[in-house]
Amino acid sequence: MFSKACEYGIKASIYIATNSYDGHRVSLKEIAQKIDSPEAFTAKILQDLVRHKIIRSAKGAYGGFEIPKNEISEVKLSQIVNAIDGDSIYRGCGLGLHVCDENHPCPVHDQFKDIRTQLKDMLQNTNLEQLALDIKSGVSFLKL
Amino acid sequence: MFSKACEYGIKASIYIATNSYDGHRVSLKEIAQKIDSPEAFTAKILQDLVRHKIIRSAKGAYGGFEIPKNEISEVKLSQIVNAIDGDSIYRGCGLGLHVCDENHPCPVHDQFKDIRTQLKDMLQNTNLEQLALDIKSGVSFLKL
DNA sequence: CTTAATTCGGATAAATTTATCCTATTTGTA
DNA sequence: TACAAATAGGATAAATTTATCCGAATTAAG
Ligand code: FES
Ligand code: FES
Repeated sequence: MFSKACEYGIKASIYIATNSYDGHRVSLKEIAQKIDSPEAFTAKILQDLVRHKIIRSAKGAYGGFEIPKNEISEVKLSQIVNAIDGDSIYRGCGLGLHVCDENHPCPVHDQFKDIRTQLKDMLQNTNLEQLALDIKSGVSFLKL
Repeated sequence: MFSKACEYGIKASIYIATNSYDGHRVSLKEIAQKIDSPEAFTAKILQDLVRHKIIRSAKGAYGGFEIPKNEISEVKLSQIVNAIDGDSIYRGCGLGLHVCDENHPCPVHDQFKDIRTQLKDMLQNTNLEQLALDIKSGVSFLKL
């Protein structure tokens, strides 16, 4: 469904959010360990999210990644997916036609449209706060 | 969403179905041209579908691919997807956890489950006959 | 000022997916 | 039987995604 990069990006963002709640920055090393992802690859993805202003980074000793407390509930999953995988999952044709268009639909267009819309709505309506709270309370997990 | 191979596989199957209705076998060359796919790569995918007994092939002059008329309405999209991409899209965790499990859910498990189920139902309830008829009547398209 | 802990960024490597090429085999027709 | 039209299948190449490595820049603390 999503690329590995996107999966890591989502999990990392959630982990950062759980810590930003308590005012803690977290390092790349810690993130990678907690979400069970390759460190250097995760670094690239985090850089990308920083460039997209979805998370913040601080260089140097005691540096790390964070999300301003008041922004946690504003970050939607859709922003993360969009930053990393682009919008093809929302807008692209399920069978790879160059455009997805009512006037030139592929054979599965009607069926697909609904699912894509559902997925889009879900990603747009899910924010990091909800997800982070479940992690904090032990209801959900980021690895294994 | 799906791999390129899977997209080609679905489109090829639909094209074969439209012709099998009229009792026409179609050659690899014709298929690739009609669905706008690389010929040799498409050959591999068709071989795979033949091995999975989703389509049939006939070697030699006047050979090609076909689907027995009475089976067209029995072939579900889910079979094709499953043969080519496997079942991870149904069963795998959206965030890549090793198992998707109610007792050890990832942060998006609940939201994802519904969409995955919808996708699964859609693929299981859509058969080649429906799709092929729309192509024949010019309602939907396999390329551009 | 020095040091250690960090992110940043470029280069490169490994793995996977996508795509091509070539030969063997099969089969209908002349 | 000879030939031409196909699929089958192995080997290889190209492209993309995933992953690693290393040096540069930044920053807090001692
Ligand atoms: S044209 Fe294929 S999903 Fe819309
Ligand atoms: S555990 Fe992630 S989708 Fe079920």
